[in-house]
Amino acid sequence: MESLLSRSARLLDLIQVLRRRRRPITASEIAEELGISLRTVYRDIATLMAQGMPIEGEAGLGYVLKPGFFLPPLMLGENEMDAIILGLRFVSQRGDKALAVAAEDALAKITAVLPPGLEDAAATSGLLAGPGSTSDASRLAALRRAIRAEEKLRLSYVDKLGVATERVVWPVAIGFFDAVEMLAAWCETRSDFRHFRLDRIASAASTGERMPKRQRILLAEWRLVEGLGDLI
Amino acid sequence: MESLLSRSARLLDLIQVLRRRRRPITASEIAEELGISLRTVYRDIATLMAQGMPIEGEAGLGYVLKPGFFLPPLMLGENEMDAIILGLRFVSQRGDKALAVAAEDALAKITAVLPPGLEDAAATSGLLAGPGSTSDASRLAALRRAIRAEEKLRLSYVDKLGVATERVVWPVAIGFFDAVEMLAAWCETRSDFRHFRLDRIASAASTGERMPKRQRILLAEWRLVEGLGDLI
DNA sequence: ATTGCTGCTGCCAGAAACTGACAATGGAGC
DNA sequence: GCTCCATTGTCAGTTTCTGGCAGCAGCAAT
Repeated sequence: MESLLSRSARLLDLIQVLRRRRRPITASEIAEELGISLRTVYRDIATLMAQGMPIEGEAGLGYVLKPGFFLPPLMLGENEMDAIILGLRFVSQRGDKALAVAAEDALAKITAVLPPGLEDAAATSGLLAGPGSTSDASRLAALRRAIRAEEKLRLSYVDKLGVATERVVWPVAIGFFDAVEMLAAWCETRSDFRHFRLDRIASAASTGERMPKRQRILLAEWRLVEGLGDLI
Repeated sequence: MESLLSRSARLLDLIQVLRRRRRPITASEIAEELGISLRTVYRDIATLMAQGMPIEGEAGLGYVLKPGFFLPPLMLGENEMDAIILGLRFVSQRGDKALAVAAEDALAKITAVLPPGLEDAAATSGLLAGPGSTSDASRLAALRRAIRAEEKLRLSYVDKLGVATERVVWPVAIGFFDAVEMLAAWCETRSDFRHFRLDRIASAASTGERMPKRQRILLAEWRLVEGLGDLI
């Protein structure tokens, strides 16, 4: 979709303006950025709120969009829809509870907006995902939390020879393989990236310290070191 | 999003009208169904085409929307977005070429519409999918085609004892497990549902006949027999 | 209590967009 | 050449939207 109606298009622009800012933005700042009047900004915000957009406003602070991702209208092919449905089924069979529930919620949201007269893509799709490996779901959830919070972790790890070590790592990514999940992290002890099988992590606790580098920077560096593309 | 602007809302309604029909619909039929004038229908169709909606019209036939799925605007949570990205990464590492490419395309489409000022969710997401089991991709593609076309298949199958059989089946679903993929199908020989590991299918060819029941009906029956929910 | 400021809403005039009616155009079929 | 149908251009009237401005409410300072 290249463009929308002028007011609809402006409403999408307003959403992007809100999304780009981390801090609240006042109505007059919005008016200046979009080149419209203050009155129109108040109207537009009211319209978006009425449509369910999670905008919060507070006098003296400004407006902010609650965290989340807004997807504008998309056209997807049949195979693309199959891939999304199968992928969400994979995730609902793997991952920790929060991620599995999120996969089910996302699938429900997507199928809810498909036209009622059309055959339900999810009901029809014959691509199913079997259960995944049984890793420690609470361990997985804790690691995801540390990655998102960009906090260092103190790990007790037992390698394949049975040798136990303890070390502080900067968690970067979790890879889901068929039989195991792997944590990719920068290891302070080795001053290098290392991989840790989740089933060999005896314990993992946040040190309470922030990583000195952004997770996305470390992830990009790790990808470079591993020679991986962007999609894996 | 509960409602949209009146013209925008009508444009979405028009899309749904087109989506519900398998056969082309004329402009006057659209006008009658939406309760608007013929002139307005021509204007609306021109507007949707200008926005990139794949509508085809032919005098004497009517209008039709090319196959595909239109997703209206969606708000997704952070975990939901993680689940979609991870799921598509799973699929891009599994499935046949067409499905893997579709997963990559879907991921590209989704990340393309995220706001540029916001950190790219795909670049940031530390949830990665390792490679899947190496099944016969062309076999998988052929089975998917048969399921979609709702055609009977003549299988040569070798069971775990090494006994080879040949039978005609009605393919219903493909399950992706960690180490194997399974075809779930109605077996004419056994008059029951049976499961076939893809790596033991020696050959699979369409018989050219349609299955006597819709795939979605068989899928629902199979789910009932297997005691499965809707999301697996 | 009063005043000033800010955020926000209601109201209104004018502008812009939209709708439907109708005439006109072009193509196909006879 | 005529008829029919699909589609488009034009225009009057309607609807929606915009921006200006007055007014209200809340808060802080005096």
